Amino acid sequence: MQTRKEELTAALIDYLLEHGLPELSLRPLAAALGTSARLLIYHFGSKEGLLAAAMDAMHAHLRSSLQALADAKMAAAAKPLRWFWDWAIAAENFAYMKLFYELQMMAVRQPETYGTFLQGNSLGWLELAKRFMPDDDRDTAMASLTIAVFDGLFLEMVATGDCQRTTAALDRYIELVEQARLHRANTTSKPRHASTRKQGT
Amino acid sequence: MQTRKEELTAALIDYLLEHGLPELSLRPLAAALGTSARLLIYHFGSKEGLLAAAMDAMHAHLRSSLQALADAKMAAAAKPLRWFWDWAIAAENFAYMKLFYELQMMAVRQPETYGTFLQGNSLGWLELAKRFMPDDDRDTAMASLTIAVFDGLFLEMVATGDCQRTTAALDRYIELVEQARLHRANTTSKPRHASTRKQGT
DNA sequence: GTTTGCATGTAACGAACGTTACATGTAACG
DNA sequence: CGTTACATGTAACGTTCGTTACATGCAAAC
Repeated sequence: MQTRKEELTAALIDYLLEHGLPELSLRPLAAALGTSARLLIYHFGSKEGLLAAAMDAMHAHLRSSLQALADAKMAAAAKPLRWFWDWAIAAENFAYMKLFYELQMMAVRQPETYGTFLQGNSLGWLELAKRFMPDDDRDTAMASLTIAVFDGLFLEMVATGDCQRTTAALDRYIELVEQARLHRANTTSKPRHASTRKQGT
Repeated sequence: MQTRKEELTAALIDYLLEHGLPELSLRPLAAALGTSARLLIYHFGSKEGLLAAAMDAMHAHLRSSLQALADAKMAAAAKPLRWFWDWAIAAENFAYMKLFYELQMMAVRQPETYGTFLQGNSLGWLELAKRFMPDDDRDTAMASLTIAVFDGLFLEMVATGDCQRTTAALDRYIELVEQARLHRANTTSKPRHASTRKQGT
């Protein structure tokens, strides 16, 4: 059992959550963790191995935390987007999500460096979103829009820290979607049409 | 007249648009521009001065290009968000916008390095958005949401390059907002701010 | 013709980078 | 006790970083 490596990984995650990926350097990191660059290479093999361990731990944390949320809330029947938002901006998840988005950004310009750490494709959200959407909104355009709303607001939250304004904007979006569904139910009995729809249900 | 410095700045911009900010290094840059690191420092004073010149040029380009768009489209009467989107994903602006968003990202983690180059606050879009929104939608939540939709879809466009899907999602958002306004007009006789409405979303 | 000032080339500086070689400690196991 | 395997410290490797010192070219100004 490599308790030392696991200890280091945990501390490494904390360091990354605070300092971010692009400015990561072995010696300052080692100093902060109370060890040496030598030991980091010893335990993780290389800087890339170190990043891989950190990204794995980040993904594991996000996956399990999100799964716990899904299990807890799946039974209920309203506003999954709002739960997801509340979960994402909660203190224990926010830094992880921030780091995750940072990874996505880095992967755009330096895919050979950071693309490795993107598990699955960035569209993993798409299927997740569709799974939680009401049937009559479960088309690609609506799912893409919903994800974009989440992404845009989350990044605005990251940039400004204005939780109140971003959350209010999200609620406005939810309100818009619900109004549209009600309006649709009142005026027509058929499910909606779409502009350029690849996949609807 | 420093034609040499201006030439270098133009070439520098092209290089930055392609390679991005975080991996910028003087020697590879100089090699690509057919000059030397020595000359870059000579002309721009320092790497920071070089970045400042580039960011100034980028801001100037975005500002003038956006102003041209506004002048051309202000007279018409529909869907400024859609114009803005088409403008942003147009070939001659896309890389600039991408670089601009990249700068915003970098500034979050390293404000002392990149925050300098953020002219004005990141909420500059907010006022711009409100200016173009119909009067009865001109509240902060709606403006924040609209910007988030734009940001989220643009970054999705950057990450995936899927112009069709992201544009369809934007159209869906516009449709949602218009439906909501129609619904509001039908159910209540008075809009929130009874005012002349000249533009759509 | 000499001086002045901008532009450029060569070479190096000191620092930081990821990584490695090598020796040493320590504790379990035979 | 001796071996073995993991853990750690010291020191350096070679490279790249931004930056600088110094010399030189070259055109205009005096």
